[in-house]
Amino acid sequence: MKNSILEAYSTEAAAFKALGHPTRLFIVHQLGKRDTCVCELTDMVGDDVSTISKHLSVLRSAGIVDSTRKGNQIIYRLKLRCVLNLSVCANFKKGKHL
Amino acid sequence: MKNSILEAYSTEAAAFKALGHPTRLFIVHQLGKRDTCVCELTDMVGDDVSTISKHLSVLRSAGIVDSTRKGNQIIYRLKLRCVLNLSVCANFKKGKHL
DNA sequence: CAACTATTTGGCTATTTGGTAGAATAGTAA
DNA sequence: TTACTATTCTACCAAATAGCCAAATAGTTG
Repeated sequence: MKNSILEAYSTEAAAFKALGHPTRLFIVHQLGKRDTCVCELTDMVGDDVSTISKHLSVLRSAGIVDSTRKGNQIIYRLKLRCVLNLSVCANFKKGKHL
Repeated sequence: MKNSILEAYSTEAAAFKALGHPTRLFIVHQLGKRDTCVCELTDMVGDDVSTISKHLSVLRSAGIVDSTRKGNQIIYRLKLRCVLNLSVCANFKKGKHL
């Protein structure tokens, strides 16, 4: 029984898990506006570059973002754009429980 | 800059984080069908009762479920029902990218 | 009361995560 | 080539997580 639960929900759970960090959620929303390089995301967040790079690799592993090289910098793109819709529901703390 | 990111996204991220585990995601979907006691959830999942109880407390802390006592058992309820809509998007691995 | 059931909590271990610093890699430009 | 910039990768550490067992708690029933 437990195995079938893992089969059915592990992929979906992995996507939620990847979104389950404030920095990564910010990155997703920023990429929702426009494709952005690592350096710019680093400036906006204020963490170490290596930390941002790790967060990006988590998002990439979950299939949420992908990237292309442009000159000497890597441009990240929101591949799974539907995750932007999820934020509507998650505003529940502001009194918008659906 | 980083502080404002945490302010804006930490609550939302916490909700995603709570959903970011296969067992908890299963529990959420089960509670979406009907209110369920811990014992029944434990039978369905197959983990130790204490493990299920801890998953439930994670979901409760995130504001996703709540509970009431009925006799000697605790009935859990899906409080934040809008999370059920999130699964539509998260089916992306089955080729339904929105 | 004692015995029983259901659930939570505390303790423990193993694993994962988030963060940093520094080395390694890839491209640009002199 | 060398120097430079941008990014990733490799330890490494502290903290958090997941799992189980056992003890504690809450209610029911005899």
